[in-house]
Amino acid sequence: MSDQINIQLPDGSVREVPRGTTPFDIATGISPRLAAAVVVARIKPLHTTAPAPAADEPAQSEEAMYAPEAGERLVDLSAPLTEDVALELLKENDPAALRVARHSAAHIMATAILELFPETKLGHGPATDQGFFYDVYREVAFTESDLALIEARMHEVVARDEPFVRVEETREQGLTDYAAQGEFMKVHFIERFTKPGDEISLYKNGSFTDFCRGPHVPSTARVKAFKLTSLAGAYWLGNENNRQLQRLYGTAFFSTKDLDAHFKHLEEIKARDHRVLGKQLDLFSIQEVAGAGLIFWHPKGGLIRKIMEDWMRDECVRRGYQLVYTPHIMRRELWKISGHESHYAENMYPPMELDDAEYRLKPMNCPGHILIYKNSPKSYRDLPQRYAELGNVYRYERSGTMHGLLRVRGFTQDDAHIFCTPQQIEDEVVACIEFAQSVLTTFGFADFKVELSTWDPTKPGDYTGSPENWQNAIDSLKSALTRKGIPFREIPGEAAFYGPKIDVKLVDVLGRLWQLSTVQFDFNLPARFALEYTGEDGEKHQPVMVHRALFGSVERFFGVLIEHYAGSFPLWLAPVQVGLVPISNEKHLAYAEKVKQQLEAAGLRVELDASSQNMKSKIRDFGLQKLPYILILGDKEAATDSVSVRVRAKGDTGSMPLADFIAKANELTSTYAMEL
RNA sequence: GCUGAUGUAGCUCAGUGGUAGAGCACUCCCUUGGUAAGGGAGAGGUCAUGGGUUCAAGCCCCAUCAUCAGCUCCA
Repeated sequence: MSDQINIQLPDGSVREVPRGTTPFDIATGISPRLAAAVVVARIKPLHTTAPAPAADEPAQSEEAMYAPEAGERLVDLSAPLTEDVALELLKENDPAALRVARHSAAHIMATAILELFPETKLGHGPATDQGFFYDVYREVAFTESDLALIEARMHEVVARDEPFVRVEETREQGLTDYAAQGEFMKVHFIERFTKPGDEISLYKNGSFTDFCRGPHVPSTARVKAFKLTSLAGAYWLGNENNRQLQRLYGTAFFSTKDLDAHFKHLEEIKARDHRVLGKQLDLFSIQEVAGAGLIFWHPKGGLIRKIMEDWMRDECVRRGYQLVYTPHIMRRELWKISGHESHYAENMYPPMELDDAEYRLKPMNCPGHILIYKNSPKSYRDLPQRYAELGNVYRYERSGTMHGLLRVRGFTQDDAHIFCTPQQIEDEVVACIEFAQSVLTTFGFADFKVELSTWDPTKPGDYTGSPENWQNAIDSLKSALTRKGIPFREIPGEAAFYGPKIDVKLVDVLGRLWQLSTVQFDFNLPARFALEYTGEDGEKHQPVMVHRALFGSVERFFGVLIEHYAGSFPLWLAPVQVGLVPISNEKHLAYAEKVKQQLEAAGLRVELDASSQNMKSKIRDFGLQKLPYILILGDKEAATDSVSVRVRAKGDTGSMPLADFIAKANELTSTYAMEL
């Protein structure tokens, strides 16, 4: 074994250095400025065959926090290098370096907490996409003023410029020490993530020591800008039957400039929050007196809903669906047959006792559609049967889970159920996928992700339906996706007990994912309701049933639309498309009325501001309502039958003949155009 | 459901035990205008709800409801 090792730098050059040289030594050798700027190092052994771990996966899971790593990995600048590696020195502009700094910030927070509240027991403290947190346990709950104290103490810890030092010791020693301190969570993590005989790593800064895989920034002083943001409950090991910990959240950056930019970004997200815009644009409300999670659609929101629903119904009809309507309450007996009574009762509103029987509000539309199917004998010649309904369902979501339009107790599914023969499955699934794509592109979403949830074939007992059926269904879903050339991620074991499914997750302008469309097989309900059809062979067969929702819920889709467009809806969706501003009510109101009539006759949605405000105020008000077009009407326009067009986000674009404006607006509306 | 916070005028918010406030919106009056706020006056509140403490409660205490941030859940 040579005492020299080779270090390959990103430019391809190789340096031969003594074994035990640290990344910091190498940075210093390159330039003092680099040494000052570098935060952490990434190494990749040059001669290993060990599979590289998924380096892009954020180290959020407990596994990733503590499990020893092989292959490409981040190490402390002070870590002695012991083999030939490719070395990258990460500076503050590297996202991976920021994650490391945030994890170090969590240690700094833990340092401050223990200094102020030594009785606190520590859980774990990872970096997240937004910052970091630490889960802790303390008999007495922390308050917001404690948070301020902790933050102030953190500044002291940072000012002390304490180096983060990695120490290794035996697992047994670590367990003994932590057990003696009553650190039950640390004991658990060591037991879970290390094996007897392992060395475990600890990181010390000042008097604080934490079981941690690392790496860390060189010193507490490198965490320059941070802020504690909130305090929340979290269950130990994520299980609500366990005791509740307190999770202290914060965020950290390398500069106050970045920190400020982060909070500014949060402001922007809030400004496009559908709950905020729903109020500002008077789209919908939730009324305390009526109950949580129940949506009131105001006139402008209602108009958008009508457009969404009309589009959806027309498309359904065009694509061979039949529209049906089913009751909102049905006898309890039906829910017993469907199995909801035994599997879903927690989420259902309780029964209403009436003279003849007990009734329950429907949480799903499926049983209703099944009853329609069952109402008359079906032949293979009748299949597929595709029943579609914008069905209102009610689910008793636990308090604390409601969220604006995105998680509610009463909502409208654009629900359809397809009953078909096994041979027809694939074509039906392909048609569903095409339909889903059409929804997304029409409503302006370019990006989406598809997930295929399949079963765990090693546990057939957890699922209903035969293995052959499962395999057949999974194959159909796969080949349908493949036929459409849609990339997808397969998630084994994620399927419901009654069938595999395809989920479409939509990516909004902020890059967030929203689960909307779903295409879901069901082996359970056809059996429970003994559905059948007569085959070519004259025998009875059980049809295949597919649940399918594309908006998912009209409420949720609307919420996502509001945020996606930040309330600036494309012309075809805008509840008010054109605002009319007469320069002088006295002189120009008559012309404005005339323009209004002509626009309305052309099918446009128009609002005329005839109030006594001045012109600028009227423009401002319409602007705040995010109207696509504001038409300014004065002497010049009246004389030439034209309009002065102010386009949303563009401003004054000059005047054009009224007829041209109408033609343009109608063109944009009929093509579902995004731009104005 | 759990932890923490919040709830005051239509909206956004101020008000730390002693006569309920501001800006915007609304109504009226003046202003009649060229591309995002002209001026003045007025009206508007069971301070979430129900209890309690106190000579006195928007403010302190308890419960309930709702909202927010998380957790958990979302076959």
